[in-house]
Amino acid sequence: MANRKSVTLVDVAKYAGVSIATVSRYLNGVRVRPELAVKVAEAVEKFDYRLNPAARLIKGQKSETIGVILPELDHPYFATLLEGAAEQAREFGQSILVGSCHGKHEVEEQTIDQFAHNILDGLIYTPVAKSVNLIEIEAFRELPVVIAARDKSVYPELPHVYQDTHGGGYLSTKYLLSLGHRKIAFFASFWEPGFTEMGMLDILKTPGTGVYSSLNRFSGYLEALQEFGISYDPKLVIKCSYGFEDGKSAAKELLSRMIEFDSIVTASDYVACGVIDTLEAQGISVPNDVSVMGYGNLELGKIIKPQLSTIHQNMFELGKQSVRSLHDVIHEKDTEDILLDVELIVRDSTSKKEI
Amino acid sequence: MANRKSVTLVDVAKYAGVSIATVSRYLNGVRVRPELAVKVAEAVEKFDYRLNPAARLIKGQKSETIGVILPELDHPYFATLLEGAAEQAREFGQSILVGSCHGKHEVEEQTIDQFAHNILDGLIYTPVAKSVNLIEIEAFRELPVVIAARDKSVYPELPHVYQDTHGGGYLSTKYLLSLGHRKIAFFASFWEPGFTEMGMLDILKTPGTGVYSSLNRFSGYLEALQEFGISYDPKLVIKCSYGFEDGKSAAKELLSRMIEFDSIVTASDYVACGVIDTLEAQGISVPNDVSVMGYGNLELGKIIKPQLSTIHQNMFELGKQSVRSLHDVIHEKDTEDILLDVELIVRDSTSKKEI
DNA sequence: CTGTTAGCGCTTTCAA
DNA sequence: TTGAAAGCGCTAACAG
Repeated sequence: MANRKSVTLVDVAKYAGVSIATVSRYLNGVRVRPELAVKVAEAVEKFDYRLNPAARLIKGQKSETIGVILPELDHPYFATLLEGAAEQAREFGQSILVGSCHGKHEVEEQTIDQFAHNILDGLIYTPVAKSVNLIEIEAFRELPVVIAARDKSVYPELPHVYQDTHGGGYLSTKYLLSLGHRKIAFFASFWEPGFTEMGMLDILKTPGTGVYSSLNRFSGYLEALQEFGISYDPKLVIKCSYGFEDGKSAAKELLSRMIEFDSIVTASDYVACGVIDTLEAQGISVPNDVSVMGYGNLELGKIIKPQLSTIHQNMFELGKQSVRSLHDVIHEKDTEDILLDVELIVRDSTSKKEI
Repeated sequence: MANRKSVTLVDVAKYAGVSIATVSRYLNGVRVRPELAVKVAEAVEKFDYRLNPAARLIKGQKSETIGVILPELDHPYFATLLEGAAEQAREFGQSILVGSCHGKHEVEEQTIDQFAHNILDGLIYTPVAKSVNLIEIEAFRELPVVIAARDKSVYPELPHVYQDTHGGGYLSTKYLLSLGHRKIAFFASFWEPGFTEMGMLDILKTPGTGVYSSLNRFSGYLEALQEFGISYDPKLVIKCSYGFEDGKSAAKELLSRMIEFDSIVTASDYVACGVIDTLEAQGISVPNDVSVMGYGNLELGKIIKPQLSTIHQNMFELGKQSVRSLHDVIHEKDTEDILLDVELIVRDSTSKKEI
């Protein structure tokens, strides 16, 4: 009733026959004499009154709004992360201001800058991968921030919530090994021009090389290999980004090297699909001739034939947990980094090695 | 420099040797004498000063923030819509407060209520499908709202930005017809217990039946059939939701009816995948024996075999356009409903009927 | 064009 | 407990 826009503490107080301070207290959960509380409650009800958030903020209250900045919103990983974050935020009574960087580093800076204008209680931030030149975020000094889905090589001073990518690489490889495979190709996304094959192992030992989760995956691959006493062969490593087409061309590249391989560890289910597509087109059967591991456990993997063996990352949980961690930081509780386990999913793109 | 939290207009004004009004004007793009402007600019720079958004809001300024409420964030359709919205919002200098209903009607009400607490310039709202009981949103009276991705059967008084679902059904069916198919099954999601087969046609003529985009798709199907002088056979219509498994079971249901069919119009690419899966498992080849149309043109459709013929809906553009329309409403320009065209994508899940 | 000043709606002392 | 009143940081009306 009445035009909400003009309803203010004064109106409510007047109607209830108390002071505005009392109404304010009542609405903020401060003890008020029961008789008054009843009257205030009535008045509030009658006007359908709500505190003006802007006016509260000016007094330094919390906004109950957090920012979430993601590289893209329409990639299944981040969409699921966001959905998880939204669920937890809702449970906390918080709203989410969302920002996408559209995969571009330029936009990232702009988005963060724009967010600095907003009144946020905190920020969840997933930098665009490959952020060799990290953004100097001044907002980070004043705002509680947690880094999501990126390892400690970026913004190591901030709390992180991330997946065990090393474990993912390890699990994939070890599983393939346990199936009897020995010539396991690895599709990596980190192979920059400056990286020689020889240098790769050294790079691994250098922390802070950038947001290369693929690097962790690679170290997991190496660890598993080592465990089985298999020596690492650079020829088996192919540079490959994360898409379907990337998988196709990387598979072609591998084929063109004319070396023996019995299985492939990829960095994404899309890549695995591309690989399978190319392999089968060459008359190479998956998994009979070559086993292929996906990564990420997308819906897609259950739909294509063969169904993908893959590594499940619980991005939904990661989103929820990020909001929880941020909540802790905001409320000045101790926050520890959280490393979420990944899980091996066995389906049909992998099989025992035929001898 | 300096603790930002405490920097205020007064500080800047003092440093620049002008009044706070001048600083305010300068920052708001109101003309200021050049000499002063320079000094103010310096001071602003020095303090890295920014207007306190909360304080502005209290004076009734725009928040440059819009809300976007979607049924889910991790469905490709909505994720892409959101990404489009985010891009346009960024261009407008607006931020997006995002809300997910997690596909549940209960959450929807809660989310909207929560949003009413926030200071938004406007709201883009995609009700959960099947909202037979539409939410009475009081915020709608005060807030500029545009409905996205839903037809005029819901909230007809508000501006809409939506896809031509009727056209999608029409295009799919007509294409199949042009290929020589005559027994075209239709997988519909709108078949509620109350709907008898006889009643369906009547339902079509009753506007405002609910958010059943599938109903529009069905009317497109009927129109195409009519154009070719084919009579509609209720036996060919199967109730089916939007997922992969739904497609599988609907296909089984169709098979169990023991009637002849040469092609299928589905409501989603996931469904088409499920259908193909089931059909092929029964030794029915797609497209040789049966042609299958997907809907939505998801990435998935390019990956599976056979690649899906489908209908492309530009959800990204829909998202962008929604923000534009909302922008118009906010700035009190006339806003017309916008119906976005869909496009027929021909790939490999359909083919000429063998005679 | 500039400065002074009165609020915006709320929270929070401070006295009572 | 409660109410009166002093701001919070900003915008805008007003007078110069």
